[in-house]
Amino acid sequence: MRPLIHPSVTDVTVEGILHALSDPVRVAIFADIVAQDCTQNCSSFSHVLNEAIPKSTLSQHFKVLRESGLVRGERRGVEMHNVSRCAEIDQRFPGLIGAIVKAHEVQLADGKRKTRRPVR
Amino acid sequence: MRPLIHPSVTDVTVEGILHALSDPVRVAIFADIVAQDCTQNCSSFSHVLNEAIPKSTLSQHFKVLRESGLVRGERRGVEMHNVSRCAEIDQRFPGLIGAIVKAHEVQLADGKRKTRRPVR
DNA sequence: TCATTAGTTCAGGAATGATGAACTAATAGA
DNA sequence: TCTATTAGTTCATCATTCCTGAACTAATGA
Repeated sequence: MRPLIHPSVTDVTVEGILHALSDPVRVAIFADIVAQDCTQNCSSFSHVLNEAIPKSTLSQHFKVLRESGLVRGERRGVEMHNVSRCAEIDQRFPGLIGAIVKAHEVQLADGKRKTRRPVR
Repeated sequence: MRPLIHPSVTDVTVEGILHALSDPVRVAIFADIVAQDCTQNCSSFSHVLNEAIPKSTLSQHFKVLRESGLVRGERRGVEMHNVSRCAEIDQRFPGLIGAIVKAHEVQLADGKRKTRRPVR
């Protein structure tokens, strides 16, 4: 198995972050990781937004989050634990993550659906 | 030709906005529309980021910006003019657009490339 | 050593995205 | 009123990306 990839903060791109968080499942996961500041393993997200997520899919989602620089994954025995890299990113792009997470909360509170695009 | 679609602010989703702005060409266009607060027609963007964009592609990009709620398009004679909907969106998701546009500026200043994902 | 648990990788089919060619819509000039 | 021009859209096709089951790896415990 190849080692996990974590870009340095300077290689993090806005586009990468926005793309990573433009998926309803991934924002939900990320928001959760940010909220609970203790690390989380992957399987704790096997149900997100009242939907079962296959573990291969979950694995890809985490890969996107890691490689966009949003999250750091660390193997702890059998499990993988994930920590947000908010602090680092916030230095480079002040307020970005905060605004996105907050907007996501607003949307959840409004009871909006989980599709990426608006209703046609 | 079918009429342009503009979602009401309440139908705008965070995911939709992030998706729309996760494309280097679209953020560049949007940042420009926001910066110059006068309306802009589409063809003024036929060259973005030192690259020629085919007009069908450009048309699709504007469609994405419109349907995500970021921009309002209005036909003025032969041309189409585009205005940002920042004010509206800012009421629902305070600070979101501002943080994204600002982050984009930081990245431009750092001379980062225009790919969506980080370098592997 | 074998079983279990957690996650990754791969391969395919499904869904999205890009773009040339053909189209529509508005206007200006003859 | 035609015809030409300019601006943008739509469609069809191909390319890329995304999702997911199946097979795999890696760490641990019995």
